Amino acid sequence: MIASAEPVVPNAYPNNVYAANCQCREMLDLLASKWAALAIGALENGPMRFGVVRKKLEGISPKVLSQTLRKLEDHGMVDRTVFPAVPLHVEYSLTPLGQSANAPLAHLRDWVEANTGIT
Amino acid sequence: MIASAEPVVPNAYPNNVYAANCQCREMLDLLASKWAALAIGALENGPMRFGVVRKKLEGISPKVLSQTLRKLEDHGMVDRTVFPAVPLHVEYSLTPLGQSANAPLAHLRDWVEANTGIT
DNA sequence: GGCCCTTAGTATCTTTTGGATACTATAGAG
DNA sequence: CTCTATAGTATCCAAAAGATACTAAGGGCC
Repeated sequence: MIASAEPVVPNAYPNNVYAANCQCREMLDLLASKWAALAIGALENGPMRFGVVRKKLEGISPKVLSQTLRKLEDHGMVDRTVFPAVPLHVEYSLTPLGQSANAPLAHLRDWVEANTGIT
Repeated sequence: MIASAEPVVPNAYPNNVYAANCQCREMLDLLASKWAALAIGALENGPMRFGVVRKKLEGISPKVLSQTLRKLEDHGMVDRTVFPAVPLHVEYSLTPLGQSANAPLAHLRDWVEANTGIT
């Protein structure tokens, strides 16, 4: 039996959300936000146009929705597809990563719906 | 067979996170935030003092931690216990509701750690 | 007595984000 | 030439986050 200096499987997840300088803090900040959690949920059943997302996420302003979707796109959660027609047609959809992220977010949304106002 | 005018089980969860005027929006806003998700996670293994939580949540300022814990307390997620000693000793712990909320938040924290920087 | 130590915050100021609302580009229909 | 629709942007104000300094309370030390 030979002992290796380095572990064979060094560390499954080197990321630690509690560490200040961890890259994953940015990811947590992205997903742990009201509008991101709702926007990803809105797209869970397929592509949706900007205006339809806006109506589903009652109360969101166009500026904030635009910023939210762009940040999600920048982090690879959402795809943006432009159909050059008039009036302009733009569809947003979840990437595989976004669909994966939707799982824990769906749990959170469900928990909130199930546990609000049950005094 | 008699048809009832009202359904026997009207609606398991009348809450809808997408609705602007739903009470649960406030709950979502509370939990879907970086510091709340981390603060609840910090307490998942038992009571912890202010200073210890502050060290665990690397980079949080005392003002923001204080605000975060107070909001969680106001919403019944966290209990605050003062031990009148010198120097002052204050312990924070999860309520049963807070422990319940920790489940979906733990999924989210785990997802973030597992899916950041895996390119 | 005067000074330092610790804990758990608060006070203050600056920067960033969120939110409300008005406005723009595009082109086809009437 | 105006009206409509879509997908945003521009602008301005309010709210929240963040950095840092400061405070209260009492016991130990010299």
